[in-house]
Amino acid sequence: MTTVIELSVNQTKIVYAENGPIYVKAVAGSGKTRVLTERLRYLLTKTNKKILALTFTNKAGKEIEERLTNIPDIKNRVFLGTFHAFCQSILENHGRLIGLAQMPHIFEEESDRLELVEQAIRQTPSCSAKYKNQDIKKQKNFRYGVLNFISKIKRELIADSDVGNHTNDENLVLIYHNYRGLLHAQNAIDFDDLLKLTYTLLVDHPKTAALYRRSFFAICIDEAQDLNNAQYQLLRALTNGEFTNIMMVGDPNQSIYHFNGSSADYMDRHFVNDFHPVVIELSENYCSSKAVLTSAIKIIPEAEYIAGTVKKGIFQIHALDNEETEAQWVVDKINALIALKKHNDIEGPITYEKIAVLARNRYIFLSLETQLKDENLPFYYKMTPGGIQFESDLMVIFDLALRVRLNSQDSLHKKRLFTSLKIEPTANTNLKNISLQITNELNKNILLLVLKLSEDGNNLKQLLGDFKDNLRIQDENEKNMIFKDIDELLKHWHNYAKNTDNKSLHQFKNSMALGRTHPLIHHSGITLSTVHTMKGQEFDIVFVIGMDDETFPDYRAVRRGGIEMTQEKNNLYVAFTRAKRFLYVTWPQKRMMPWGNYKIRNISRFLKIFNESI
DNA sequence: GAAGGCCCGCTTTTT
DNA sequence: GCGGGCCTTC
Repeated sequence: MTTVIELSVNQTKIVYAENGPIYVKAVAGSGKTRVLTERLRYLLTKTNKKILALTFTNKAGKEIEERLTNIPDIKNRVFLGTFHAFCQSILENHGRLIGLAQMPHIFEEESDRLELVEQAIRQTPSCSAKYKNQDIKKQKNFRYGVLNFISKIKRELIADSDVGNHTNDENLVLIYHNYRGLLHAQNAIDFDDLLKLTYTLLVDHPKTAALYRRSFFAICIDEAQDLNNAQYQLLRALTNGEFTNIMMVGDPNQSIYHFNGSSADYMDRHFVNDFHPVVIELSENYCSSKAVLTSAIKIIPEAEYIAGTVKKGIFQIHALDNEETEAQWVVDKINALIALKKHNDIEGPITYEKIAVLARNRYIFLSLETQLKDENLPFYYKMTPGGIQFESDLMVIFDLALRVRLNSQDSLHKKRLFTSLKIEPTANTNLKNISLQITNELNKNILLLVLKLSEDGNNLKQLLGDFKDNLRIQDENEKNMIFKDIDELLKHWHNYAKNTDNKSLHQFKNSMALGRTHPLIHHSGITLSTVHTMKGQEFDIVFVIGMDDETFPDYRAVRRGGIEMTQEKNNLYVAFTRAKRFLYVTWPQKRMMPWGNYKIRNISRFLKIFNESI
């Protein structure tokens, strides 16, 4: 058990503050998660009502959940989850008010949405011909552009009838409506719809909003610098000027989701202007060693804080020849640290679990992953939330079949299912008929399994267990992949089932889509993660790799400049402040580019200030 | 208007 | 490293 540290004066002020709007401006490492959980704990002693605690990542939610486990009946007393999860719950319970006969299915995969965009483009006569004649790259760029436009329109909560007033491009408007139609026809929604539909529901049905308002004693929002327009307006619709017991906790310097429409302004400006909160600053960092703190302050000098720890710590920057040697250096360093077993700066033994390796984006980890595997070091890749990425073809078929089974209108995944099964697509056919056409024994069996599943999923575990027992495949590799996939799925099911009273496979799929079922917290080994998914989490030992310029900051941000570069800098600041004690930064002097040759790299422009000191 | 030369851009990040 | 787009030149 970790030792309980006394709350500071400011922390105490926040935890026991009177009801009413509070804005906690908290620097990294100031113990804001602890303050938030203690605040929740205190509030629960004052009321029998529920508390709404909103986070932006499931990970952050889990972190809070873990700290509150000793409160009886906590599950029923606090709604703890992401904005999207909260919306899912509202739509499940009241969606019929806005014409949702049943809860739509969430299309979470970007590739799925891009395919719908493609279909929408082809349905738009005024641009389909031009689109078809373009080369593949241009088509792809166009699809991304359209998807961005659609997402932005929805985030801005623009009514369908009003889309035309937000672009001069008539084609975009047509595609927007076709995309919307395609989702609707498949009884599906995307992430943005979750927020937008819930917003509409709360605005058009004030009684429902009032119902929710009355059921909550307080609302707490963590990482509030990540709020976007849709989320903030949703909050306003919910509170409606009547509910003021809101606490926001955030740090403008950690705003890194601009690409998703987020801005610290919703917390810093709008919340302040609309709710007139008491503002309390937490500027003492209790968490990071001096070495880590001084380096973080060099990244963002405005992020003034007071060092709260006496630990000296380590901060180093290393240039390596290329990404292979960089990965090798990291592996060697990890081995050395583990061999060291103990260090005065670190509480308890040095274990793999205390180590995290961070980078700007996912592909940076390729070399490291290979080498960790070769050296047999345990590691855990913090997956981008969402459903499982099945490795085996068979379980991909399972997933598609399940989607089709649960949503007969889902023509997108039905088409994919036909492709995966290598059979001719036929209209108006159901899963049962498809299964009759299959000759491949294995595929047939998995389809029959999906057909046998009960709506509530209660036989999922049994059926998949039996399936594993009876699986006869020569290819050991294939077999292992299938086993791994099934076990992974069952883990997700377990996480879903333990928190749900009225289970359904449909709800399970949607919860998976929102990343709510991830086995996030209890994992073993070294954590590999992008900075974005590491928000709010800290490790004793942190490596930040791939710190060459135009990788971090990303070359597109360099080109576009402005807010995007600020976000890159914030992102690095977040990366640095994930370290409690040791921080090792590495960069390759040359890097293999996607087209297969090396390109000479420079050190990240953000690190040039460290030239002399290291 | 055809040929040749030069430049640009390639894989984000999450719910 | 390579294809596409855009420019220059005859």
